[in-house]
Amino acid sequence: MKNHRTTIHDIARELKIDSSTVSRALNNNSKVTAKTKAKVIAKAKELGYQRNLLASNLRQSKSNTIGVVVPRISRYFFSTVIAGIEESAFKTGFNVVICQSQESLEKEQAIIKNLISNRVDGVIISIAMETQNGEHLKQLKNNGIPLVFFDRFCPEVQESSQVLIDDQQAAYDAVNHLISQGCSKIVHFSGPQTLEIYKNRLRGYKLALLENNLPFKEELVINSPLMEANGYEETQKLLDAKIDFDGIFSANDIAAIGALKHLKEKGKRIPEDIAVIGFSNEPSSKVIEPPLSTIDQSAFEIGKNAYDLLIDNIKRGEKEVLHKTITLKSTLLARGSSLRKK
Amino acid sequence: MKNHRTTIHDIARELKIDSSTVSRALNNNSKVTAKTKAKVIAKAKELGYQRNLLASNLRQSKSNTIGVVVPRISRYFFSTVIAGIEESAFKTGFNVVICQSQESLEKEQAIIKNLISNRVDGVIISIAMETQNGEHLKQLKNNGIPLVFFDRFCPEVQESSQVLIDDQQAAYDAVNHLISQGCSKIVHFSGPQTLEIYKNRLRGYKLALLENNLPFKEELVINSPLMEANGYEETQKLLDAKIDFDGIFSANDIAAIGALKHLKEKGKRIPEDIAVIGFSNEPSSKVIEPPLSTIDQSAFEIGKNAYDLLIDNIKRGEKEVLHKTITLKSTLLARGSSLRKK
DNA sequence: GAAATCATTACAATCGATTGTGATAATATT
DNA sequence: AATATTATCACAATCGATTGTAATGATTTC
Repeated sequence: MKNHRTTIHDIARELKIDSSTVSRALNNNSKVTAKTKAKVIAKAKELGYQRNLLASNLRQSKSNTIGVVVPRISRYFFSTVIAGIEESAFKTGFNVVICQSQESLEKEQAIIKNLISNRVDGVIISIAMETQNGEHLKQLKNNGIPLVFFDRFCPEVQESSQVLIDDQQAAYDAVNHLISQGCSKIVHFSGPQTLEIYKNRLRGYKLALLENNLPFKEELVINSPLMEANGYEETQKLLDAKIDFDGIFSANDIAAIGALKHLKEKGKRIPEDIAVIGFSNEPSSKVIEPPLSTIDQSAFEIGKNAYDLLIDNIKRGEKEVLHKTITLKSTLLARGSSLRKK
Repeated sequence: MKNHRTTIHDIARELKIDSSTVSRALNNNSKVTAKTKAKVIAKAKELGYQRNLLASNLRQSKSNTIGVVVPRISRYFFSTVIAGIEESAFKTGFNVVICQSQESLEKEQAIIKNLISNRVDGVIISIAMETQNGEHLKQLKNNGIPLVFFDRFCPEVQESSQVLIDDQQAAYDAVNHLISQGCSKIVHFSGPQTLEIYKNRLRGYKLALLENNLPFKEELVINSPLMEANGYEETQKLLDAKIDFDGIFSANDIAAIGALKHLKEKGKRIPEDIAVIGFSNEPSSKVIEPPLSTIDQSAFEIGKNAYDLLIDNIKRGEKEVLHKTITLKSTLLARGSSLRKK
């Protein structure tokens, strides 16, 4: 009997009124007397009533919930974006379900399917490394569910909104910074070229070289999944191959930290022998010695903006969805790993 | 019209069969011919059908979903536990909704209420620092929703399951290790004494002192929310007050890192002047210089065990719920911040 | 060939909350 | 006082899927 959840019908029966009145009372509808409301609310508390959101959402065909999909929550950038989203959501009474794709397309597809089936009102996503086409994302549009990308977006999905930073510019700034510190042979650790962010960071890298009349060398660009082990091993390979370089621009901090560790083990002086700069401003970057220069993406702001964009489109209904791209500013944080001059 | 989601009734109408048959076909029920199933599945795909889980769950009064509540996902320990939970959940076809309380009781209450309203099948939780009583958690039991604690549990909630480590033992080991490295005046950074884990870590600290015939001094135990700033500032206060100490055992890594930073700034040699050990094995702990000694809690295993416990109780129904406490082993990682001897 | 058996499918109730409309009672208007 | 107007509440349909039972048709048995 423990399992019997009290419903509005239970309350109605005890109070000898109709369940519709109970429903209206609980929703503070003006068609119900204050006296009746009080009675209903008292009884509801007495019976430990908890609204069945499944039923409520089914009836209203909305869930008051948005889905957030990120590659992995253990990345500080992503968890900070989520914190930004949640702060706004909490204020406006929306619920947030957090999902991680683990960089896997298969999981991402399963997640999207599940979100649709659960009738979320909108989705905010940063796609997985494996994701190359957006078929599963188009499903969202087919179901009239607004979608907002942040950071890693999918250009194939037409008419979408996104919150980004200017990756090319940020990369350009990063590489320019290394050059200003005297680097001329700069390695670039990049990610899958299927993702726009990595393409753009590579473009920024090239542009900075070009503008400084430095040669672009194919062998200095290294693609990998950018895990710490990748940074470590690729650095090892570079050293083993006796490739001449004096700077590393890594498309994320994690790989940069891997590189740093290997360089230190090999007795390289940082930044004197090799200057290093990462991307994303992970907490570890402040902590490592020397502290890692990086790009701060104002993750919390990205979250808030993405949420606002999404809510705006949810409110609009599917009448006239607005498709905009918000570009937030990023900040170069020059720290010990690249600052050669006082 | 874009907003019209296809239902089993749409499929039924087009195929001129009943919706119940469609439902059974989609659920691969043996009462439906293979031929009919094929037709239904084809049509479902054609129309882009996605099962409405709200309706399905409402009817079956279960959601195939479990809720996970943690203080904050940006802590590596928690995101790793979640990864462990999700790995198992994915295999067994359960969905996981991740929620963060931000250490706030109010948020935690709102989350629990929402999970109940969404009729999750079970909940795994590590409670917020603010949480002192378990009224909101008892609501879960009242609704027949199984609950499993991990790490931070609530002793007030009787008859519950939990996955823990032996905090007292781990703390004892940590402090013993400091003593073995020659420390005799050891500071302890502790958290809110309302949480068992911090009480137990303090007990372990005391026990280690006692067994080594070292005096326990009240002023060397400092309670705080254990953020990085707390570690930094409390260390500053200790130094300013010229309190004599040669070791720090911090109840988490974050505060230990704050302490380490301040000590380094003040030119203290670590571990020679002051040896430091933290708790939880955050990624930053490996990266900081010197690397921070710490306790590894095998977070991933905790997640898997908590999930197994929960599923077991879900399967059981509310007949005869099993209440057990699983204690996993933790590992002392002695690193540069405390190792004085070769 | 009629009766019996079994496999398929249709019918209808159900999960719990919401909401348009109709009924009743209370108040206001003339 | 009789009618008009509200305020309050009850009735019943609905959201979409599931499921026990009844109905239909096909196949088998004697």
